[in-house]
Amino acid sequence: MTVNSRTPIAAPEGAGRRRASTIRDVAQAAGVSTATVSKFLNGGQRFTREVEERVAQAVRDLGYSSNPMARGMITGRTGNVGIVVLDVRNPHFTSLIRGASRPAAEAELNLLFADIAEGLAPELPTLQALSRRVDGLIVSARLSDEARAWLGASDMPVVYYGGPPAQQDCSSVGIDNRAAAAMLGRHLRELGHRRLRYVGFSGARWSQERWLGLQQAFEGSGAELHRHDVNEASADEGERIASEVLLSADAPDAVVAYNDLIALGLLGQAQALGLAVPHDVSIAGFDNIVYGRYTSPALTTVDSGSEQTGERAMRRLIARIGGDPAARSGHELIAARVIVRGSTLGRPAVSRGEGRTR
Amino acid sequence: MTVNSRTPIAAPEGAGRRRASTIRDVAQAAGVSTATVSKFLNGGQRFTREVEERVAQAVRDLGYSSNPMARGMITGRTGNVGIVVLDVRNPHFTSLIRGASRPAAEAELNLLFADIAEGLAPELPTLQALSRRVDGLIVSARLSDEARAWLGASDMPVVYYGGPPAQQDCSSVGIDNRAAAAMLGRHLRELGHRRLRYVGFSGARWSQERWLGLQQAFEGSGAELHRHDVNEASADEGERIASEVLLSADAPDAVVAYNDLIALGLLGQAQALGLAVPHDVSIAGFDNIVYGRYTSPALTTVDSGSEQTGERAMRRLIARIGGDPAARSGHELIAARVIVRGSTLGRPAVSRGEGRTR
DNA sequence: TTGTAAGCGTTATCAG
DNA sequence: CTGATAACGCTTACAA
Repeated sequence: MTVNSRTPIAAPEGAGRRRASTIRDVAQAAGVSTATVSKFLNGGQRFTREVEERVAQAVRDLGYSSNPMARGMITGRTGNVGIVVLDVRNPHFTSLIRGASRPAAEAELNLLFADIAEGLAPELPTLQALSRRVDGLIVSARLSDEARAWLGASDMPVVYYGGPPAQQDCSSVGIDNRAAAAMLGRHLRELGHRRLRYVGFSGARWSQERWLGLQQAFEGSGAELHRHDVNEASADEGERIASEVLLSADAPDAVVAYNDLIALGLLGQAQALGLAVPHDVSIAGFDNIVYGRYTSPALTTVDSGSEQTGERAMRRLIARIGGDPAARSGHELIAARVIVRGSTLGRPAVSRGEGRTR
Repeated sequence: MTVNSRTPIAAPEGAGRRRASTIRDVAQAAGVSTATVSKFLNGGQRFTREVEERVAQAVRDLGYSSNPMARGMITGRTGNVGIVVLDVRNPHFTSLIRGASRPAAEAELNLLFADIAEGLAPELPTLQALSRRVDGLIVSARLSDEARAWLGASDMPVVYYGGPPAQQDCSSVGIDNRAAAAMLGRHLRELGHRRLRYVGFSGARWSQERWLGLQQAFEGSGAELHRHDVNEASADEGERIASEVLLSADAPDAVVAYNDLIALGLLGQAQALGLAVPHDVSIAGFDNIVYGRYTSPALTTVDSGSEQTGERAMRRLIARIGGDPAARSGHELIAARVIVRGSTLGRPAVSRGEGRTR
């Protein structure tokens, strides 16, 4: 039945890898031209009932599906979108991926994933390799200047997540880190905290924003704010720095971490060091990773809308790929909110009379 | 400089998307043929110093990198490998991905990722779509029979993770679930537990294996073993079923969950219900997700070598893609080990004198 | 409504 | 050593 008229240059007939059937096989089986098959399959173009039936039948019989590479060569579309995260093991990023997955699947786009955590893969080369295989990219606004510059110069559709990348005309999705930190700061201020530590991660641009927000919340309160810094936004690092943060001469009554992973490490170690949380010290983080619910006390945090961020970013990217000019730039703000749990508690009133709403 | 001699059929000269430079541009700029450029770039073939220099220069000047789709069309390689997980948000799977990432990056393979969690994407269609875009696949041995059958019939290189898929000649990597559960069971038996509950997840084939291992460990101990089942291997489900498991008439003195997520939910809810863990009841899970360290008490679990599994699976797949016949089938066993933490504790000796090693 | 044929950017074959 | 040139499987003018 399915005989190729062209002499196949290397057709392992009986043995070996059976060649997947091509559009030509279908055309031949249906007794039509390849153009007809292609149009029937792609464009909504109609044909005589008989032709349509024969083609459909042939497609079914041969289990035909088009070769994405061949198709991509001429359409210029790969059918893939890339998503670059800074650490797959951070639940914040997995939620982001989860959020991006659904709209991608709906648009029949495949997810080409890359993790550029510490020693895993160099940022720029990874990006460059990816960009040849995707129609668009969702990347962290925390990418290096070098990487962002390169992306800006290319004409690859890109959506940044995490916040608006510094001074650049592009498309982005994320929370207002400063405002979010200020919200958390106000919560702590209302609780009566006055000796604060911020355990930042200067590897992340938002760390500075969050620090500023925190300071802002305590302006005029007479509170002391100190700052630490870890080398990696991980629980291990939170553990490592815990004693330095918690046991110093002027011990803090509240500690805010750059993210929940660090906070988790601090929380665990605080208890190991004999401190009662939140009685001796309040601890809070950022991102609202689900595991913050399972510590005791449960972790107070700021929900940064990880999953929603992923979803919005993907929708934006899809619009952008589709040529929607509105999606070319602009920041889409995701609403953050403080999630108060057991790890933060009021101090025995030090100086009252400063009722702040919320 | 870079002028095309062929009349470009649709070359948006000044405005619009600038066309990425092709091998033809390079050849022209270097004054050689495309074949020469290709051989210089791919095969280790040598040329006169002059030619090599001119080509290298042209490549640099034009920032040329080959079009993966065009290349793929003729080599038959996509340069991608697919990895299919059952839920990105489960740290077990993210560790698996992390483990697979490094060898993939080393082999310059991109990771095409798919999450087939509950309502996200239908299994078989996802697999079929993926398989046209990858050179090989790493998938869960928990895929449906239908999906596994389809994969078996295709000639796609596949490595299964999680354990050997039922009755099939294929390549796989994972722990021995029965033996691992038996190890955990022996730990609990030695602690003196005699009223056990297993919270399984019948959606996973290993759940049954683990149940059998548990039973095996308690053979002849006179212990009572009961079994529950959740609809999803998640912390939420663990919480939901907690009261049913923990508050029944003959309350258990130890509960083993199918995985750590369920265990986390059980642990949290147990405490909410006023039970002291491990004093009133011991709780243990599977997978050794990192967040089990941050609960209090910390969670006893079985390390299933998630990251190592991912790494070994990827190495196997790469070998398999490279045509290594040894990698075509066979199971690679990953060693599991019990991680004893605070959530399991000995009962006040009920019936002693059964010293079991380890 | 259908078919013909020209490419898309590579690599591989085979001459020179 | 180097260069023509024929594929790879598909879409899309352009014809019929």
